[in-house]
Formats: sequence, structure tokens, C-alpha cells
Amino acid sequence: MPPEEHSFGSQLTAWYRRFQRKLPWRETRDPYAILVSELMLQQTQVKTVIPYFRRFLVAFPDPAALAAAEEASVLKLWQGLGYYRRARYLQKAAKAIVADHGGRFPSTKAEIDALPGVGPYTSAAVASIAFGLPFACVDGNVIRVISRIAAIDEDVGRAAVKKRIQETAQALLSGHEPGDFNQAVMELGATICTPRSPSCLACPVSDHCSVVQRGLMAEAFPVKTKRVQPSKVDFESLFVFVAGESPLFLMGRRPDSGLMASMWELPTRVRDEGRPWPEWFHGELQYLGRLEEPVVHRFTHLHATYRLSLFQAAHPFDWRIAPDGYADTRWVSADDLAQIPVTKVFQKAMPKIQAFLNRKEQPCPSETSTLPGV
DNA sequence: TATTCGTGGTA
DNA sequence: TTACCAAGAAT
Repeated sequence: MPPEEHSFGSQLTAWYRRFQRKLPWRETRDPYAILVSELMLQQTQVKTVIPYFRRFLVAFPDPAALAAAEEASVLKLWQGLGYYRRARYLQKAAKAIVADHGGRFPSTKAEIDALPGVGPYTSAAVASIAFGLPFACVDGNVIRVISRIAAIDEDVGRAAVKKRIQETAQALLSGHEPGDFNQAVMELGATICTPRSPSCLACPVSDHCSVVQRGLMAEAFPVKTKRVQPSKVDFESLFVFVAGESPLFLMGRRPDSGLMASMWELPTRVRDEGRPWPEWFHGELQYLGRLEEPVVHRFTHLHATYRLSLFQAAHPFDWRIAPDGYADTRWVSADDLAQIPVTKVFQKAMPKIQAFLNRKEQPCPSETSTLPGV
């Protein structure tokens, strides 16, 4: 039986259909495009994702195109978006769609759920948005909205509380168009029922909200336990270059698992004063100096500082630093940088290196080097 | 269940 | 400056 006109779901979906933001992934029902958007949107803000989404679909318009691509070219399009394993999962999913489903996107909840990188949220989102299947998705927005609607004052990190939120969302979805309902809850969380300073006066479902009805503070919900403090780590990095018409410098490809997997960066290791760089270091290189200020970068679980030392080599040489675990190393030119996926830390470091070299070369402007930008 | 995965925005 | 968090999943 259909829900009442003034029910939570009816009022919310009506609001959504009228006031929803115009977003690129809302202009298609192609399940592959929806999947791409959902993988990109994991822990990542809408505004950040939009240009990445457009570029990605131009380069890889369907699962077959993505499945056939070089991994490096996939990571290149993901460069700067973070959580790079998502890019690898997405390509794995495309390969699975080609291999296991003949290139046709699977249309059942169980099959979607089995795709790499697809968890409870993404599975429900794709199933509901692309196929109209009645599964409520629960992301950070939904947790916030439901915890306020129901005034849930228990820690949402607990499994039992998450289950309650999931079940509440599922019950509220009943009888409504699943894709619109799910997106409506998230849209409400993103634009009205925000973490701080929510706009309760503009909320289309405040009549149904326990927090509003009881005069509670919306910002007190959801209840979360505090996070662990990020640890601090000092790194030291090398910029080793060979001058010339087309200058080259050394880069390493990180291992295919762990932090920034498979991304390229300047040769870097955990700082250990007193430990010399390997033997090849001696004789081959001319020391140019080090950057005065380290490059600082904050990850979610790590606060990192990178101290950079600069060297010049007469010729490219065989470089081995296997003990520090690079999957590959290369002498890179400016043209190469357009192809190689690099970390944000590298992008932060390059201008500082350029500035250092420019200062050093000022006495000889005629020899001004043309080191590549990022 | 807890940790490990990036980066950008906000107060 | 720090803390928090954003359309989470894998291990």
C-alpha cells in the first residue's frame, strides 16, 4: 500500500525532485557510469569528484574500455583524488563485468555486491539508482539524517546502532522510488542536515524529526567516539637530475599495495640520520643542497614531513635502491610526467625544487634549466 | 572490531 | 593550528 502524502519519504522525495542539485551522474542511468561515480564519491566530496568523473568517462566510456586500459593510465586519471586502491578496484570490476557477465552490467543485488570495491553502501546505491531495486543505502549523510530523525544518542560506530540505522532507512524507503529516495536522504544530509549549523528551518521533513520535535541540539547527533591521533613520520627524499636539452630526474614507483600504491614519487625513505645512502651515491653525484623547508603533508592517519636533498649527475646511471622497496625506477623527462601517475606530495615538492634550482642558476641565466612542471 | 587506505574544505 | 569530516571498503 502506498505511503501517505505527508509521510517522511513522500515529503522528502518531493523536495528532492524539486530542489536537487544538477550533478553529472544524475543525467544518466548507465549503471557503469553510476558505479564510477559511486566509487569516486567514497569519502570524497561532490565538488572534488565532478571533473574527475567527466574525464574518466571520456577516457573509459564503458567497462570494456576500462578493462582493456593500462593500469597506469587509470591511475593517471585518478591522480589527486586519493584512496587510489579505488581506481584499481574499479578496473577489476570492469574486468569482472567483461569476463563474468559478457560486458553487460549485472542487474541483481548479489552480483553487484560481488564486484571489487563495492561494499554495502555502493551496492545499494547502484542497485537502487541504476536498476530501481529497493535497497536503502547508508553513508555518512544517511547516518546523520537518521540519527537526528530518530534522536539516536548511541555511538554510531557500534554495529548494533548501524544495523538500527540501516533498518530504519530501509523501512522509510518502502513504497518510494528507491533511487530518488536514497539520493534524497543524501542530498538532505549534504545541503540541509549538515554536520554543523544545519538548516532545520528549511528542512522539508522537520515535522518528522525527533531532534526538532524535542528541542534537542541537532549538532549533537550523530554520537561518535573520538578518532585516534595521527602519528608523525619524517621522510627524506632525493631529487637527482641530469641536465641537458631534456633534463631527466629519478623517480620510483611505489609497491602495488599499501600507501599510494603504484604511484610514482621522488626516491624517499623514512628518515634515519646517520644512515648513508647506498654506495652508488658516492662519486656519481654532485651535491647541490637541500630545501630549507620540508614538504609537509597530512594524511588521514599520518602527518608526514619530507626533507629534500638535491643532486646532479653527469649521466643517467643504473639506480638500485631495492632495500627501500620500489617496484620500479625510471629517469623521467617532462614528457613522461604527462603519463605517469604521481602523488600529491610530489606535486607539492616540484615547484619548490624548481625555485631552488632557479635561484642557484641566477648567475648564469643563459643556462636556465627547463625542468618540467607537474 | 580496529586499522589502513588521500585529499580538500571548514570553523 | 588543530579537529573533524566527506555518496566507505578491505583486511
